[in-house]
Amino acid sequence: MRIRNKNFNIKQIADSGQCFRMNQTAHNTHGLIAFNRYIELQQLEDDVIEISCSEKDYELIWKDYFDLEFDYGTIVDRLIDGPDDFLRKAASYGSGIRILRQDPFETLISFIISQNKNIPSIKSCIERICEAYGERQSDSSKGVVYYTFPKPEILADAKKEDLRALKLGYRDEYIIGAARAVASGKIDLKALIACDNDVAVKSLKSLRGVGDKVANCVSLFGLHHIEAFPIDVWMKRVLSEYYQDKFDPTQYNGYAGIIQQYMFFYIRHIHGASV
DNA sequence: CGCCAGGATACCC
DNA sequence: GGGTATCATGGC
Repeated sequence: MRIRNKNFNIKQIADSGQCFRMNQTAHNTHGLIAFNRYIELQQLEDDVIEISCSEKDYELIWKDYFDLEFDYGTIVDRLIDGPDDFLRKAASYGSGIRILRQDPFETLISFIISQNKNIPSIKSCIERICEAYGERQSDSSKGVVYYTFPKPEILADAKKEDLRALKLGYRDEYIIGAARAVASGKIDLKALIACDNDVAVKSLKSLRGVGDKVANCVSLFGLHHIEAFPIDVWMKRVLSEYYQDKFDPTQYNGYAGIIQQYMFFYIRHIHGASV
């Protein structure tokens, strides 16, 4: 079905580092695996996107997943007209980015894997985990075979050596521990959606292998706490080179995470980082 | 060979 | 509290 919406750029979202299973399949077209489904998205115009899904699935899943009822335009316009030189350029460059509402467990495991890795490497690790522990699906109409992201109970029973064989490195026991905490109910990710960001971050950091940065990514991309402000090596670069380490995220009260995504996307572009 | 990647942890002072 | 070595892996 065809969607018309502003500030909705598929390629920018796919390359924004918040999701790892959204990849270009053809000109102006990306495939996405999420919530046990596979869809393709084609950017027909700046504000027209063709999504290969039913109207029901759009209303039930994808409208929410892509945060399509939130007004990003006002934020972008305000930044472009604002006094912050770096953010003026960053918001202009990444004006089609939206903060996704991804599955919390998939986001947690994905960002545990992400530590000390580059994005292509994170993607291949996640695909290997899905092939080994997810469910095989085939979409005959699109001629695609894909694997769902494994459920917590499955990863909770994974063996350390088996994960190590998937080239996850020392993160193997972090993944098993986090999966067990979720499967047993020791940590309730859905409940954290309703909590404040700082409560969610603190709770996530109780897991081994989850520090400040990963917790903020999970809070932002998996729990949709848009005030979360993850600081990775790229963001450190921005904050020191352009703000002399004096940037105050609370000045963007409640939506610093969106500001962070414009910064992250733009600094990587400046340095010619690969997706 | 060395350095880096959407880092976290243990251990030092 | 702040600094640092170490962790496993791939790409350049």
